[in-house]
Amino acid sequence: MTAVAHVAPRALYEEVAERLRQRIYSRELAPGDWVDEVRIAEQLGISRTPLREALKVLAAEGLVTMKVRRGAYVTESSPKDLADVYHLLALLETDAAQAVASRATDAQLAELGALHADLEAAVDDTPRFFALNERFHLRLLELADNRWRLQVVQDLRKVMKLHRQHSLLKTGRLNESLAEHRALLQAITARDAARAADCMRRHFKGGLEAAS
Amino acid sequence: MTAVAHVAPRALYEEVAERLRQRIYSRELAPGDWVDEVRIAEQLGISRTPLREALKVLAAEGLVTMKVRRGAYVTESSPKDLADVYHLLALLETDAAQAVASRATDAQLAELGALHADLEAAVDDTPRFFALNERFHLRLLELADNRWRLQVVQDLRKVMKLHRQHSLLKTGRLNESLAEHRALLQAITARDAARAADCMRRHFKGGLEAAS
DNA sequence: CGCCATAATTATTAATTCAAAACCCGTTCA
DNA sequence: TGAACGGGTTTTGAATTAATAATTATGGCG
Repeated sequence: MTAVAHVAPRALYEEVAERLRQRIYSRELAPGDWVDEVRIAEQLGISRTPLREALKVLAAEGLVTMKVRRGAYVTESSPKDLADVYHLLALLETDAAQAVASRATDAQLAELGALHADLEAAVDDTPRFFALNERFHLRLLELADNRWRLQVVQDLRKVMKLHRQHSLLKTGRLNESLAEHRALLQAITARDAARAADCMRRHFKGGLEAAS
Repeated sequence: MTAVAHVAPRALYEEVAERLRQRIYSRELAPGDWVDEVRIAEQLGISRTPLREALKVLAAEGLVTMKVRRGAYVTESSPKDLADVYHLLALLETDAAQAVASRATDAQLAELGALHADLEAAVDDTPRFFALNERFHLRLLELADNRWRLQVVQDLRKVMKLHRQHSLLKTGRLNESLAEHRALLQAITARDAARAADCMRRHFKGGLEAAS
């Protein structure tokens, strides 16, 4: 049995969009760079058509900027842009924390608790910590049960990733971040929406390093 | 003199995207409808290539949903979706009002005042009122000076327009809405950020009719 | 008579081809 | 010497064509 792995029947243009995002995050395509359609297309072994569709998607996400008759350029974001996006993330995730604190079921609270426990355990494994941290935030968003907010946050995070390849966290602030998470989880578990919101706000307040 | 009007050299796919949005808002393409690429393409007198690119953009905006190997469908939004989007709009515009109240220049305040005066004058001309109302909100967003928030709000508004062709306002609530605007403007002019936020929140609170 | 399998049709997806526009560079003229 | 004009090259943009997958219809068999 050949097991054709039809698990992820994503459209090709979405696949390509993801590949492009990775290249952008890894700085293989740096901000300001022009995207050579023919070169990338043959590197990926595809034609320009799905590539151009993918570029339009990335443009809508804000990762690239289309110039008329000039093609696509990787978006350059100023420190202000970065701060603006960060402000929105704080706003939206704070709102999400509030929602979860108000409406989460016991099972969902337990799940968040488990995720946080993993996070505590990974304090010495920085890459793993970053991954788990993102996972916690993502899950919180999902539990907040507003797919539009989730979508917006994910798009904004993509833009953030443009300029700092890792997470929103500054290394070294890792322990403080963990403490803030602990407080946040406590507030949510206590179903104290106002306090949860406050914790999240504080969490974000500390998170952004002095505008690069 | 032929005056070639090179004023707006938008890309074709963007032009097409806008035409499609209009068709969707006007219910010519209703939620749930399948988008027949060949039919639309020949109606617009273009090939399917730019049309498909436009559809990808609309998909990223949430106006249509791409199904693999099934093409594009106009997004169907549940009452919950509508409420969720509205919630986000309230959150973001409240934040914007706060920002403007804190940071606007005198000239900008004057401009908002003028816009509001127009609104007061248009109380008997409902379509004009709607247009001016949208204009006021948009200008406020612009003055809040965060292009990412502006972008997000505009995208979310597009989704709202999917289900209620007009504005966010319910007819009949027009006078209350005007009063709320007046209070909001006062708070902003007084540079009272907290009160401005409060006004905006209240303004939105009244705005959403019982989930259709 | 109904159900399953297979074939044909239809529509999406992707590659190729064609056209047009912008840029680069060299040359010429003021 | 500098700027402007022009040809050639490069690259985007759009149309067409080819292939891929899914759905529906049809025919045969149980």
